[in-house]
Amino acid sequence: MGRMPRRDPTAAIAPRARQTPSLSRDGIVAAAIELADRDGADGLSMRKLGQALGVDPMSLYHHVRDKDDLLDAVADGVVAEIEPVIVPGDWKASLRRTILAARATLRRHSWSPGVIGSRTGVRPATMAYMDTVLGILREGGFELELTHHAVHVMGSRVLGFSQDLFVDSGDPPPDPEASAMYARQLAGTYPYVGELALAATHDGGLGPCDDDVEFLFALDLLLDGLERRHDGTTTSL
Amino acid sequence: MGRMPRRDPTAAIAPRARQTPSLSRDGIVAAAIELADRDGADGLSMRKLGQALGVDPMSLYHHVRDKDDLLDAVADGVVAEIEPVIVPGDWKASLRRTILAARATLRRHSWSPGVIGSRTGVRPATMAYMDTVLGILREGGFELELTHHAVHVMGSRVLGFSQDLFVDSGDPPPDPEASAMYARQLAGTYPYVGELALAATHDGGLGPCDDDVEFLFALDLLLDGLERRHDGTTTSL
DNA sequence: ACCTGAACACCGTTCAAGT
DNA sequence: ACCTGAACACCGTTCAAGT
Repeated sequence: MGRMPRRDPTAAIAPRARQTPSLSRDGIVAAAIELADRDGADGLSMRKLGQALGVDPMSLYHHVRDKDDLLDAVADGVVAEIEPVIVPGDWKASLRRTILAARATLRRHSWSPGVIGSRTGVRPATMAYMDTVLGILREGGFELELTHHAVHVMGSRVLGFSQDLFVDSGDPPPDPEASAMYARQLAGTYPYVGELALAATHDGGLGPCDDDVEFLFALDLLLDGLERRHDGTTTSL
Repeated sequence: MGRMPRRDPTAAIAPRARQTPSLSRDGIVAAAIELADRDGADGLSMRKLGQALGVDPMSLYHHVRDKDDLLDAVADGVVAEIEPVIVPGDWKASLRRTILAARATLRRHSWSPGVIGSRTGVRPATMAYMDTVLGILREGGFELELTHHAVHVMGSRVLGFSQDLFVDSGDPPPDPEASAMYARQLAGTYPYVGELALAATHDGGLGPCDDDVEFLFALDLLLDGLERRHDGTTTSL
């Protein structure tokens, strides 16, 4: 019930340290991940998180806008743990090993696919991860359009759940000028994400991402793959 | 606020009809789907559902064990709307059109992939749907093992979210004798589901479903598919 | 048999107040 | 600047009581 002060509270301390900054955004996110690891996604409430940190639940709101913001940060925190593997000159091995690394991380936090899948806001670590995946394909010689298809095909396998970067939010269709500017800004930090975003908004490029087209592309790729495996078994037997 | 009685309550009625059975399980499920269509998955609460039906929230508990049970039924209700398409003698067209039908249904209830994905209990309509999908493959000449791989490959595309039928529940590993009996019983109503379940439990068959094996099978099928598309673009240009 | 209402143990979050 | 506590508007569900 009572909080354990880290130092004797009666001791004279320099004013800067008078109050240890017991709370920080990163600390909160880390504690949230730990709590979810222990109690699952349902056990992660603002109230229990405050309790775990020995702090009034309301104090959290000074470092986090609301629970949605916290969950965005938590999802990004898990993605940040993924360690992509680049095998130079081999896009297939790179993508394979990177996706297996992602799977291993999400497995360590078995509740995470659900919360990652429910997020709409894409934060820095997730952006960086997507940039890495896109980079593997582009550097492997994939054209921009096929690269785009590829991330849709991989869908849930890239991040435990399909995460559409540039569509989906119920927002009104953004002004093309504004999104082009956003894309150019993105390109500064995430070159491959920016490139794709620019192509999707720019009229000279791919055009806006079409859900139906992506679904059919992925579906037919799967059906072709199954057919090939099927023919393999029937001819060899 | 007040409820509209369907008949003048003072009129003398035969005792059977004295109280119109205003509540039924099917009616509750239908109302829940309607409510979710209007307010989304978050708007579907026992309290609001009771209100929508003009009934005390607690009355629902006479037809539904708890909210989990309701959501299981709701998920099954959505799946029941899917109309599979069978093109005789063409497994590929059948599977393609059936999956597109599933997608169309889930799109009509945009909140449904989330709740279907979160369910663990598989109800009749979902069983029947899985049986149809498995039947398409088996009748198309797929071996049992490849059929099993296939549904994992299709994963989220079959039902908006990957739904592992025979694994995943955190239950202790079931006694093989018991699960074999369960599988044989399943086979009575769902022949293809039963066949697969039997093979997965029986020692002469496939052995228990291995998540890692399935993940790798699907991943490599995707990578091969992408490689093929990739080679297609690089040689043709 | 079916429905009800009060009550309990939880949520996220606003707002005014403390240091 | 940061933390707090009371309060509000919600949840799902148990339990004893009504018809």
